[in-house]
Amino acid sequence: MTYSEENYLKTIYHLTSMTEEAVSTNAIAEKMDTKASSVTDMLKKLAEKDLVNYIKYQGVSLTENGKLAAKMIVRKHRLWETFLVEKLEFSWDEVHDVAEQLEHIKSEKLINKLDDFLGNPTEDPHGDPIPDAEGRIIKVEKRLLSELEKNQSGICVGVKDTSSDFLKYLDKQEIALGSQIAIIEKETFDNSFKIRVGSKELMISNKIASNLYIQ
Amino acid sequence: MTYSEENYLKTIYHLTSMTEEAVSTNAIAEKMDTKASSVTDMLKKLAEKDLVNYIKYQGVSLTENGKLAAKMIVRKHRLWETFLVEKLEFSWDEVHDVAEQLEHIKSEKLINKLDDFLGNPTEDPHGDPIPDAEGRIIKVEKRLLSELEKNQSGICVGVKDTSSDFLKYLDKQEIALGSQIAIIEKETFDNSFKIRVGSKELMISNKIASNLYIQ
DNA sequence: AATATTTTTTAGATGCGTCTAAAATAAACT
DNA sequence: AGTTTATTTTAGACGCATCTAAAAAATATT
Repeated sequence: MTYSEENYLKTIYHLTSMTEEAVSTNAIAEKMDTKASSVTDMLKKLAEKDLVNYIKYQGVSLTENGKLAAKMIVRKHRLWETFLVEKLEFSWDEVHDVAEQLEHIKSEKLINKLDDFLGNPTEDPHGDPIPDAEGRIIKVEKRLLSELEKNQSGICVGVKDTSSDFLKYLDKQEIALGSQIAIIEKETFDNSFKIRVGSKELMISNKIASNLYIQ
Repeated sequence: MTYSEENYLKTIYHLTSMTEEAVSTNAIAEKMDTKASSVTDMLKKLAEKDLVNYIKYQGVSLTENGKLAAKMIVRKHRLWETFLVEKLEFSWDEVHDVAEQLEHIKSEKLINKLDDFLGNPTEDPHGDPIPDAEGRIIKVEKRLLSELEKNQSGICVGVKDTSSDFLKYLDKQEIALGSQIAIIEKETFDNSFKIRVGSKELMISNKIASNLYIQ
């Protein structure tokens, strides 16, 4: 499988993982910052290899083969991210670009040895689940902080948005995985929140609250 | 720099590192298992970027830019090999192919952090020197085992051939970096040797002796 | 339902790296 | 020196992944 095929597969996996529905050519093009025509070309190729179910004008979804292949790429990506943070002292906002490259290294032995070296982690530094060598994922039930009501609280277990900007913001506010977060006030006007993180209180917008997973 | 450009640069570096002379198109083609015409195309491209000195029909050598770039690739390759052996329990005959991929990962931070993580090693698992972040190489004076005379001895500090076959042979004979090796007898007929490794005696061909570095 | 708009696909072109076949140059040999 | 042989380069093609522009199909609008 080429580098490019892998990237398409991964994108389709992420776009379909929430909805379960077929995803549109345009959605893929937008996500990958490419043109719809390029996407169409690739979809034909992937369909040929039985990695996607593709019907002209009807969007695309992953076959079982495709799903497994995509999971293996996600597995690699998240294991490498874990390695970068845990062993090489990268911060969680710096790992994405490097992991994007590392995820394409082809060696089953490498990734399984890395998995062992890291102690077979089940989640990456952003709280996302790491598929095991068979593609199994341990699902943890988690909610968005924005779904909590006043006086409810929980522990931050993940982030939805993993952009560098967002992660840097969290670092600045000293919000990390494992942080205890309590809703002090919910502002009905703009749906912003007053929260307590550890011993500090702060205001966060609804957008922030909608990108933090709580357990 | 593309994946392919990096591979050419690395090959030219290795071919010129011994001789200091310009290297021929054919030599590169043979080493890379490709066609001379492909090499010519690439040499033009590399010359355009001031990475090689290339004169039609006269062979090619690295510019200072090219030499530094090549060293950085070699640095990455050897650091990754060290990582695989020291941290992920790969054996020294398994690391090459994976390191060939890993050496193309683009991130200065990654490679420098990896260097630190490994304790800034100066040599890889085959005894080859690892250039530092500025391209400096610590040269260790070493000789081929085949240059020793009867009753001389030394410590194995590296291998010239790093093929899987050769390394597996060494494992089988329990010859490793650090092994004490003494010449018991030199056979003038075929230039083979009777040697002692640790407490064991064995016969080795001249080809074997010509691929072991001793200090 | 007919038309306008949006989405998607096709057709054809480009850059990269590769190849084969043929031409040009260099080296080796009478 | 002239000829043969080997090496190297050029010319032209192909596969991959991408693009633009235009055509086709689906969706939305009136």
